[in-house]
Amino acid sequence: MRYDAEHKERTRGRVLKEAAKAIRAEGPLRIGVAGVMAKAGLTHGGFYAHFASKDDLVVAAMSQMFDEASAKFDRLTAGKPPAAALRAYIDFYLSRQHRDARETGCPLPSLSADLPRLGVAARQEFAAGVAGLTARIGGLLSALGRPDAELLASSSLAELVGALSLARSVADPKQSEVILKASRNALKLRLGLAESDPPRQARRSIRRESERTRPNAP
Amino acid sequence: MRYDAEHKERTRGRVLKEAAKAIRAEGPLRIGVAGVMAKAGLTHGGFYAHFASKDDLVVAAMSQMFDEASAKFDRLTAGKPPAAALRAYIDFYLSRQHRDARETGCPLPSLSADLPRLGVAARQEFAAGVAGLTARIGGLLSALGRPDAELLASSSLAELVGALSLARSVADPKQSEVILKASRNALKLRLGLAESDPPRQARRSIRRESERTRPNAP
DNA sequence: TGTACATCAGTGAACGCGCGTTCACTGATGTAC
DNA sequence: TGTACATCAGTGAACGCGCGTTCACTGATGTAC
Repeated sequence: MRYDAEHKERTRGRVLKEAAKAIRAEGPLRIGVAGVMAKAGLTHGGFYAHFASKDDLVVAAMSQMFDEASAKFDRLTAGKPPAAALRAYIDFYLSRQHRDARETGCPLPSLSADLPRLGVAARQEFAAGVAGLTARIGGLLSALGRPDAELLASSSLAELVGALSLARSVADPKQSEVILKASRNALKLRLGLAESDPPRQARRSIRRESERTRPNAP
Repeated sequence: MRYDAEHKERTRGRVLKEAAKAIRAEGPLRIGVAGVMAKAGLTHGGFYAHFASKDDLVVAAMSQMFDEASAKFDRLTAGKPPAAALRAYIDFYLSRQHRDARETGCPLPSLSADLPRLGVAARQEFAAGVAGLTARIGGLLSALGRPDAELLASSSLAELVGALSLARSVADPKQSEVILKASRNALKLRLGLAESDPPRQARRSIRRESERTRPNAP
């Protein structure tokens, strides 16, 4: 090897990371090989030393995105009692920040519309991602003692994904906020996490208290 | 006028209808002017007698789709008491048929991922469509006496859209069915429409009975 | 230690294709006389 | 009623651009002696 053993691997990783961002921001159809390579500091010709085709890149990048999404979930929920963990994830998922950060956000809303038209490999990768997130949410729900945890998790994930998609698509910022807030409230309510979004200035203390008094909190 | 007065208008309508189908099936990026015109029985050159650009077509086709979606809603719910109407819409929306009929289905799941990247005009059209459907669902919910009808409608629409998107994207048919069923059940439950999906052979009689005994039924 | 050689990640020009858009033209049909 | 003319929806060739992919080449670096 002319370069050290990990050199090519590191380059591939850089390309994948840029692709994962670009695909979420622009969609798998709108991104270009040349653009992604340029972002990784390379020229387009070298692309085929790392990937067999653009489709191959998309599939590999999806795996990358779901790894990031899982890591995000774990970071947000680690060390929290299940109710607080779920609340944290819902608040993150349906936040203005997440809505406006397509590049680094959850891959599900970004990809769901284009995926039915992509290949089987991409859809399997996606299916694994959906299953993974559902299981994570389901785990927290059964820790809360919900017997219907798995189905409720699927339903909750659907609402998260749908609400974020709609909030991102709508032209009017007010309408977008309403969509996010409606689903934040509805989800917390139906998962037994809170009565509703508390008023802004009271939020912090109420949350602290509800965590202290919640039965499953340690 | 060399052709009768409505001739051009009818042609435009035909193109729009084909565009509305193609866009939902393939996405606004994947469709081509030539393909749509061919489906309408024309050659691509004539396109610019009807539309200023491809983007213009997409916006106009979106309006067409939402008209179709509203008509569908009205057809499914007309003459039914609110609970039965909502149940009918949920069952339609989260059915295998709807999942597999992207061409003629609801535009929200098909377009949500691509829309943030389209122009303002398209997003305003979309926003109007979202508001329209939310209002229709909200109307039924407040007829059921829910004080939080509008917010609950937004939340429900989010779950419908998200569940259909995920069910369409996933590779495994079993997993897809589970996603649809989980949200059908969860939605009916939280909207107070039924306990859960009844077993197949009992469904018809149970539904009849629950309609008879439901307070808002005539 | 120093020099010649081999390797291969990355370069950049080129190809071919599809697609949005333009435009000169056609020919079916309504109108004027 | 019949004929010449005017209109304009629709045709189809052509253009230009972007993009995925190919390929001959480069040059930095590790290895052999």
